[in-house]
Amino acid sequence: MHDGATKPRVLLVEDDRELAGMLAELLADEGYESDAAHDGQRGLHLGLTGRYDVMIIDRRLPVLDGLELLARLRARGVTTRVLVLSALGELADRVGGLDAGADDYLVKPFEAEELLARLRALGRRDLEGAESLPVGAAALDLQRHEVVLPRGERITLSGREFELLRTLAQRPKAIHPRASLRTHVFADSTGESIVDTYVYYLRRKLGRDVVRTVHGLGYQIGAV
Amino acid sequence: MHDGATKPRVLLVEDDRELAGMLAELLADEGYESDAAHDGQRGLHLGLTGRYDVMIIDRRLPVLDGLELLARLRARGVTTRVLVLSALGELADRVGGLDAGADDYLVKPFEAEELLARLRALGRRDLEGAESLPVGAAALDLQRHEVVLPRGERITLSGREFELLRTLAQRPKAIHPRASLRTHVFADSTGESIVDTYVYYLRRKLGRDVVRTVHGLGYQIGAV
DNA sequence: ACTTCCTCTGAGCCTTTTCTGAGATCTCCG
DNA sequence: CGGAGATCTCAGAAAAGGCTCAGAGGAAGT
Repeated sequence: MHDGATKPRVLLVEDDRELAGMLAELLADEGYESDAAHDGQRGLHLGLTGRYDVMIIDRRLPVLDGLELLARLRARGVTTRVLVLSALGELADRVGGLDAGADDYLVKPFEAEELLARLRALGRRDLEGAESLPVGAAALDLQRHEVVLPRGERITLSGREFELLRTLAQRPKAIHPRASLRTHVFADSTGESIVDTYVYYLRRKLGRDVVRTVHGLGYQIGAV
Repeated sequence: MHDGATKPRVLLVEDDRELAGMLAELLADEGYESDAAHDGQRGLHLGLTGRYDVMIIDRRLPVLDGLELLARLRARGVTTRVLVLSALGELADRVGGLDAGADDYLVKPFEAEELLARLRALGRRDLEGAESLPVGAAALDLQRHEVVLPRGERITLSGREFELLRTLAQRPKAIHPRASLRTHVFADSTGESIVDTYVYYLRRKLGRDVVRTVHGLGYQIGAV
């Protein structure tokens, strides 16, 4: 997700406009770039199509409840870290929220500082300014858009090739469905086979084994 | 890390022996395997040499303070998720703990259920949702549609093969009638013998013993 | 304007999966 | 033991999914 060059991106789903506005301001001050949704439906759409480093989701939302939204995102393969905000602070609520797939659960009213600290904790792995990602035996240089082979040889990738490989490398061993790669790396209007073509380009440059096809499911790197 | 076939491993660093004992018991009941350390020095040693899926570290520790322990682990490249436990619950303490590298911060006294839920949330991040169902001595990886044999070998299943095995694995030891499998896994219009064929495919890939035939009734896995 | 590289499309070919059906084999029970 | 019905095995056709690549159009540099 976050590559160190751009601001970390946050999706904020909160129906209380006043609170949402305050949070957006707070996030902006801290150097985040945020998109806001005021109901679950809109949150789902943004969550599925946008690229975010972390999401803040209010539990009580119009149209589509926060936990339901979370469940749908998870069901569609979205693994972005999610912090759930809620006025419901009972033990069962907290446990239920976490088990629904939230990575953290913060009860309202909360202190801005704690929210920010928890966001930092959630984003840390991605934000940690990693300069390169492992890709099998090779490494992907995030600054130079190059793959460094074990022997030291460098292969330059084009923009799309790089975005695709980075997306795959961000979650090695995970299976990335074509549809998800297509919306994350390419424009929505592109043809169905664009991902295939770029996988083909990567394989031609880097060798057939870098990207594994999982028939009917998607692509994967770093498999055992 | 944790591969789904074995128990997740937890390092518990807590000087209060009574609490440590209770937690160890709680963790064992939940299916974790835990090592315990009662001071920071010992925790550092275990943390550096052992392989853990998650660590629980008390903030106030003899010999080496919890946050100092955490800092040293991080400095040595240990990226394991850490949950910090602390009696210090002030905002500044929580923020300080999280910013010291903790992935979560839970204030004492806490409820066992919440600790467990937060542990699950932490574990989930690295598991990348590597949920699996037991299939005899092997496991069915629900994300990758693969069967993981005890020795670690992975066998990929086609879509129908996977659906059939998952249906069987969802209720091990139950006898699944052909008709029910046929309607659950295949289209209604398929021929009568489609289930037999796919059972045959599974046996060919995984060995004759994975699926047992109960003559006249149906199929069954996980029998004694 | 020319060159070069990048992006995207789409068509044809190849591979895997799904399903059918038919013969071989097994199991149960009279 | 023998036969009816159940189950197993497997080859091959059809469909779905994936791969390869040539070429058109566009962007960026010279």
